[in-house]
Amino acid sequence: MTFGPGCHLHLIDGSAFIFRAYHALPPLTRKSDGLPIGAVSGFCNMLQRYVEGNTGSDVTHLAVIFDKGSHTFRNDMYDLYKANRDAMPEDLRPQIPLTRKATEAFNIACKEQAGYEADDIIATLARMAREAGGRCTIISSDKDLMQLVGGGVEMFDAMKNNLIDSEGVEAKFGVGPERVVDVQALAGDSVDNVPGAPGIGVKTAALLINEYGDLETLLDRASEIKQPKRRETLINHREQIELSKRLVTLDDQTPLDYGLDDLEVRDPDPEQLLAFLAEMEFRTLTRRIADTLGAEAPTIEDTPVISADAPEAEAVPFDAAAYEWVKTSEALQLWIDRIYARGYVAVDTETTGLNEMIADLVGVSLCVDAGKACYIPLTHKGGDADDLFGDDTLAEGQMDFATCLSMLKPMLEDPSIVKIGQNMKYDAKIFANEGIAVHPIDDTMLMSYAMNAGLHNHGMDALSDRYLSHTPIPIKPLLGTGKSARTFDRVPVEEAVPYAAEDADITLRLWQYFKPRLHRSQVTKVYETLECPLVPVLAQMERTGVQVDRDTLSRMSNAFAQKMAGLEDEIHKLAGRSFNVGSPKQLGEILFDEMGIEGGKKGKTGAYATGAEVLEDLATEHDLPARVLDWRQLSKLKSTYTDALQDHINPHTGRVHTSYSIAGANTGRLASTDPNLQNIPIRSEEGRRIREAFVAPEGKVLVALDYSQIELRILAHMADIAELKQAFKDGLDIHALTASEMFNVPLDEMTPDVRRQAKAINFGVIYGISGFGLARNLRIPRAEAQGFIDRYFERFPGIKDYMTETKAFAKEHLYVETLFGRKINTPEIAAKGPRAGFAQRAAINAPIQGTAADVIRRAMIRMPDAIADLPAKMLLQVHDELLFEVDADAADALTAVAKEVMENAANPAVHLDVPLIVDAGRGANWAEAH
DNA sequence: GAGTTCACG
DNA sequence: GACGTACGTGAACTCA
Repeated sequence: MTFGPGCHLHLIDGSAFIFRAYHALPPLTRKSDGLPIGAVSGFCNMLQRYVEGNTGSDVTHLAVIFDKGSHTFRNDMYDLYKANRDAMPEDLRPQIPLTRKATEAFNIACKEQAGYEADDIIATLARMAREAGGRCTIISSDKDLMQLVGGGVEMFDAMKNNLIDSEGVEAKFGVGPERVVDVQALAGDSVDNVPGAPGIGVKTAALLINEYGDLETLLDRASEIKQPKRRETLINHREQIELSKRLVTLDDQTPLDYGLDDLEVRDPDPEQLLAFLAEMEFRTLTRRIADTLGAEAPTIEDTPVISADAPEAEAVPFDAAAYEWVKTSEALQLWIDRIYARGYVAVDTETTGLNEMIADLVGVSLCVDAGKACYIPLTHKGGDADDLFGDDTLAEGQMDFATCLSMLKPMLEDPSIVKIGQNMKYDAKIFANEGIAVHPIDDTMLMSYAMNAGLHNHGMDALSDRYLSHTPIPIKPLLGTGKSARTFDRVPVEEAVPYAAEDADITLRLWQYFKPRLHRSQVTKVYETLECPLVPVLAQMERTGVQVDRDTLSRMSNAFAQKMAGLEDEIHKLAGRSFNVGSPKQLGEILFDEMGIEGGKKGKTGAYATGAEVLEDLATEHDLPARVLDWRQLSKLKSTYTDALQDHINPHTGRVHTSYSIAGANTGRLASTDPNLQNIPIRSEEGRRIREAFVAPEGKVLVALDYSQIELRILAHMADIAELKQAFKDGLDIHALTASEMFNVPLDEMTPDVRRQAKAINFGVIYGISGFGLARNLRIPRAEAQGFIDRYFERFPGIKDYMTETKAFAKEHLYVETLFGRKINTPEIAAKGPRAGFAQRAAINAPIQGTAADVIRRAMIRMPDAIADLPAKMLLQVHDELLFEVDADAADALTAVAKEVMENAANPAVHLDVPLIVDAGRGANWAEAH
């Protein structure tokens, strides 16, 4: 039927339905896997009620209109548009795509358009209906849609069962529909963050508009207004008011690739609808709709709840032969279509190496259904693999590189498609090299980390073995080892396809397994606020890198080599023969067997211990161990830092690019690898000079900001120690205060030595103090150390309580938690013997170290937006420190902004009873910045 | 590849 | 009563 006079179009505001449904219902979850489905259930019920209520009515055309993504042309106009909207609740997000599926299951047209709000599409369709001479009813009560009423267009509030026509609009706004935008422009809207005119509400706005006719006239004649305040407001805020009008005016010219005729009412297909409802496990609704349609209700199994830690066999077996080799753009397009139909895709990249800054993209794998995956080879080399000179011609059956990426790019960047990866930071960086910003993402490694930190590592092989009972195809045989090793682009495509596609398949299956379990483990918030958002931030920092001066390092290496050679001669003379100074075994034999020094202790492997502590004790009596200590320090500095760092300078960027592992440390800390830039020397004067090689480019400076005593502050808060909290509020020297309290020394009579001992105790407390450990650290008798600890607990009984309670919590739950809800599993807490001690101390430390890690993560996640307008880059994180590079003249501004972000990073999720204080430094290099 | 040592917070 | 012990990391080196 062609849409025209006599036709009646109904447009349902999908988002309104979803939010109503979400808030009206308790947080229901699907029984079989815990997927949240409360909003979907409510949505389906509302659709069903709507359909029942309109059977036999004059509706001829029907569509449900949804918002797509959150960025629209209005954000380009005004970046604060809808900026004060709360983030979508975490248990609602996964339900959004399901509401689309629900609409389709009801066989109702389901429409959305990137860059436009649902309201714009509604405006456009309503205009088209009006122009065609038909009627249109908008099922919504959103006041923003009231401007559309009139000329055959009406609104219907499905909840209140109440029709809104021109008179209804006038009752609400005091003006007719055609002047609604003028009133809204003046009154503004706090919900959408439309500024409007300050101090003018709907009442006043309507009064003014009715007096002057329309907004433009009003603004032109604003000077005639008698009330001085109103007059000033309108004159001073003219621009803002005009912007507001543009924001509230709906765009009824949205480009649509369909017409009204495509929205004709269709009967639902009982089979399709009931299948969907059964899949959602809506028992009542399935039965009710089956009755209405006169069909048989499918049975919904009462699936038993699967225990989270029991590996379950997946229904679909792994079949390498089923994986597809994508050779053409037609084949790829089919995959992209499939991805859009689903709303998510597992992605994996194959490259020529593990270093994302150097590695080249070789191919991409995709998977949307367990067992159905593909590999798109792009730069595999053909020819004879044994040919020493290589053959750089491309292998057969590969798509053009640029064509493939230009097809993938819109999908990878589409806000409505979730890209699932295992360690997505790696793949995101590879794609970033090709100018593709992958977003949004899910990461199975991070899901596992959020749930299982402390239980096992989170590499794909381990996860697949454990949760899918499947051992992935090993990469080793493909790449070879040693001399015969080759990069992935030299692997024949026939061999690459099963390996590469399987990785995407496994990733998708892991995602299907983990996703519902996140909710059950109560770590969705941690995953969504502390893990995922960190991925792009770290990717950016890693890609930026830090400038390191090769000459400085090289000069230091030479100096160290000379000194070491001198020391080595001396050591050999003292020993009476030459030996490998770098061999602890040989050194032990020299010291304790040949030289006959007493007190050599052998460890469990039968070797003498020659660690720094042992040598330091011997150094008071002998020269040789003292020289060895000096030699070892230089050797460490040279091999680990001045030599190795030079090899890490990227030839293209001239900078050093570390890689942060997000899921490495159980406590939530990051770990830096290849190279580790979190252990650059600072404690010794000689080592500290290595930091002089970390420099700012010409015209810029490095700014270092570090949290002062963050772990002690967190302990004071968590254990609720009034004296410590007050001391931090008063900005006192916390170690001196501890010493004063413990040893009854007034603060103004404090000696450095007493303070040093108190400092050691404070640190010990964070680590799960023991008499033995403190004794060793302070080099005092064990009994004396125990006496200190006893006195400390007497003075701060809250600390002892905290430790006891934390241990008890760990024993009961087998995990401990940070203030932000991060879980750290402590399975060893139940162990007997010495391992119990380890586990207990780790359990005491983890919430403190982990909370500090969460705090700086939050700061880092907020930082890119906070410094977006400054000529500054965040370069490195060292647990409680962030290092920035900034134009010299913007260093003050950067310091102020970054400090603010860091000091307030806990808010608003957690209110700390102690202030967080950040110290700042700057300079031409990292040594000066401290 | 395990064990030892040592750099950092 | 004896046992071993500060918490969390990564990298380089030796030696089997």
